[in-house]
Amino acid sequence: MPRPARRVTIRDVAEATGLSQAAVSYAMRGLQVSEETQERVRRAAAELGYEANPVARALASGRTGMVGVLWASLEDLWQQETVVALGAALLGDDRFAIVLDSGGDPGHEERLARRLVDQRVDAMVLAPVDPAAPFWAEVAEQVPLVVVGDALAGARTAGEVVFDNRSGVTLALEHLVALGHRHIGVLTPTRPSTPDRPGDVHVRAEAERLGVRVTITTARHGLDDATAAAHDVLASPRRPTAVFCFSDSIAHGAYAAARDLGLDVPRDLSVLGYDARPVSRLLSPPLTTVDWDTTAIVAATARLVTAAAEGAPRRRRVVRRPSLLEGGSTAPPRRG
Amino acid sequence: MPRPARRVTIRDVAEATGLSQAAVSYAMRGLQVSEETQERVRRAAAELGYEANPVARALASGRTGMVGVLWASLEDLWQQETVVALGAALLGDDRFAIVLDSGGDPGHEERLARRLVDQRVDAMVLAPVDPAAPFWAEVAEQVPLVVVGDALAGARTAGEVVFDNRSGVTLALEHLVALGHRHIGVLTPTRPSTPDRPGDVHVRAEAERLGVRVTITTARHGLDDATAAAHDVLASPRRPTAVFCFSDSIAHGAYAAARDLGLDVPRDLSVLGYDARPVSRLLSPPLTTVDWDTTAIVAATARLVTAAAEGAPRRRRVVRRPSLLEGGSTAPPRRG
DNA sequence: TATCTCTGGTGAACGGGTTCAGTGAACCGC
DNA sequence: GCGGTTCACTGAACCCGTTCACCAGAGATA
Repeated sequence: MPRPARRVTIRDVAEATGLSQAAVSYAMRGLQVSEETQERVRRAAAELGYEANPVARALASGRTGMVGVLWASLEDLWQQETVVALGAALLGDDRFAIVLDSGGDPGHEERLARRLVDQRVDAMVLAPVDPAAPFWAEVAEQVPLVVVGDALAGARTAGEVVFDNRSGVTLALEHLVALGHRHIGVLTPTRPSTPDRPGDVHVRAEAERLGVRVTITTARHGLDDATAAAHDVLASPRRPTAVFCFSDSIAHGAYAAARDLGLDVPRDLSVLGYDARPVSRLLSPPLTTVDWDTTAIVAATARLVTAAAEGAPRRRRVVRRPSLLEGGSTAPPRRG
Repeated sequence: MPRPARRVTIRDVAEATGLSQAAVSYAMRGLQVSEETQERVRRAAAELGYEANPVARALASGRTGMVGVLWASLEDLWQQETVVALGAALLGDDRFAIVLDSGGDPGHEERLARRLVDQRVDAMVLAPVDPAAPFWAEVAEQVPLVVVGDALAGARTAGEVVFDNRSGVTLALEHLVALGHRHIGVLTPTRPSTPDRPGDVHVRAEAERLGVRVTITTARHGLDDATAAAHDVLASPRRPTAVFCFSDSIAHGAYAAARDLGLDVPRDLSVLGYDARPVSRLLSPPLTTVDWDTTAIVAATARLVTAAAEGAPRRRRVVRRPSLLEGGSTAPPRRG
């Protein structure tokens, strides 16, 4: 197909202006040379249609202008929204994002992280499946890391946007306990095979503190998978009176399962979500969910990652707290 | 922060094996040199931890391995899903995607398209706001283009995945007309200021053919915006008895507006969506919507764009047809 | 034996910027 | 009038692969 004619290079501009390549390079970036030379160069560049080749620039300067974004699972509507917003914010800082997701698989997560390192991204943003994995330390030595969600266990990061999941879990469980629930199903993307992942830890600790029984089940965010997982929980002979879902996407699955089983929400089953999605307000009843200020989180993340990519020395940490957005999907359990 | 020690380069491997750089370069790609030399080089590379620098490779070879993905609006849930799936599919072909969205703004669309060209992507995939814009011809000369949705007007593309929007519109309008609707509101992201955009054309043509009145209103995909647009339509004194929304996301806004105004769906208002989203099945009533085989569309697109990026000569065209997924959000209009 | 064709490999020229060390001129103070 | 700065700019090395032109030696052919 295309493969067009030769492109205009910096040599062409140098020749056209009678300056050295170096002078043109500096002028294009507003460095070193005098104002009038800058102006002269810019005019010539515009006339010739010159635009620096980002590949050559990356090779010479060692900075690609790319940021890697590695999320746990883009099946989740909230994660989808954040990567989209983050990509837009980074573009505003003249950076392109490479967005990847590990589909909740820690092994894949490692492969992808290393691949981004190989790709020479200037920085990486992570909402990792497994913040405790040992390879993060190694990755962090090669590229500045900004973490969103739970902090990494053993790696020196360039920035952290911690949403306080402990607070989120507390908020959720206290709400359900206050309504009178004593057995709560928890549907979470965290795999129970590695019990030390943060989400689980918070849940177990809070459940113990509050003196309630929890049954933790793994669920993926996709609607069909989440529905199946919820079916498993609700089909149990000693069914919990409430389910706390670690994403609104999973909560959607709980709604679907409840409908399939003829259970009324919230009369027969309370459902609680996480990461309020707009569409969850349209369900009947609207979903009660744990809400974060997504806009602020994305903005803070973009700031940190831009700083990190530019090699900012100091490490920044931002903590966000959640609030409970009441819908109508939770109620006291039925006597029975 | 990081900035690690010098990386292993091809020179190091050449030195370690006693071969020339060229031989190593060939060997790493399985070209030219003998089997045993390839093996020797690979072993040395693995030992030293050598991995070719993609930036240098891109500069030398002229191919970056990047694909630009430029979508009309990632506020839309369907578009979100497709970019995520497309990114994953491209990764399987060893390519990274740079995903951008123009937010429905044709001017922005042009800027972003040119920026991707400057970035030296090997190919671009588009679901454009304005397929008739003249700059596409120019862009198509610089980089192979694959179009998803409606075909470009005046540009030579390397591939097309056409969903037959004409069929989709026909399906939708015929369904509503068969139920007895004679005045249909249409909520579409296409801006009415440029009446010649494909979506509009289909709608007007079909409406005329079927002898029904349509009122076309612009709506964005975001829930709040879509709700506001639907309010405008439904607040009108001569309110349509049905609304056809050009995305499920917009249809969600119609549900919200109907609820705000105390209108029952489908008794007082029929709502029809587009691009079936799983979550739409959870609404009450489940949304009736025009369904595409998204998986097949994404797979076909990935194939075409990979071929295009590799400079495949022949132009491929894939056409997809929609089907109607009945939910329960449409019914005959009330006598009145 | 002389010539030709492969095979497997080498050397060096790219690709297109950035950046560092250095240079000539103008300007400074005394 | 002279050493010391500063300013504006130059030359060349460098980033790290890819690829093209070329070559030595082995084996085939005449």
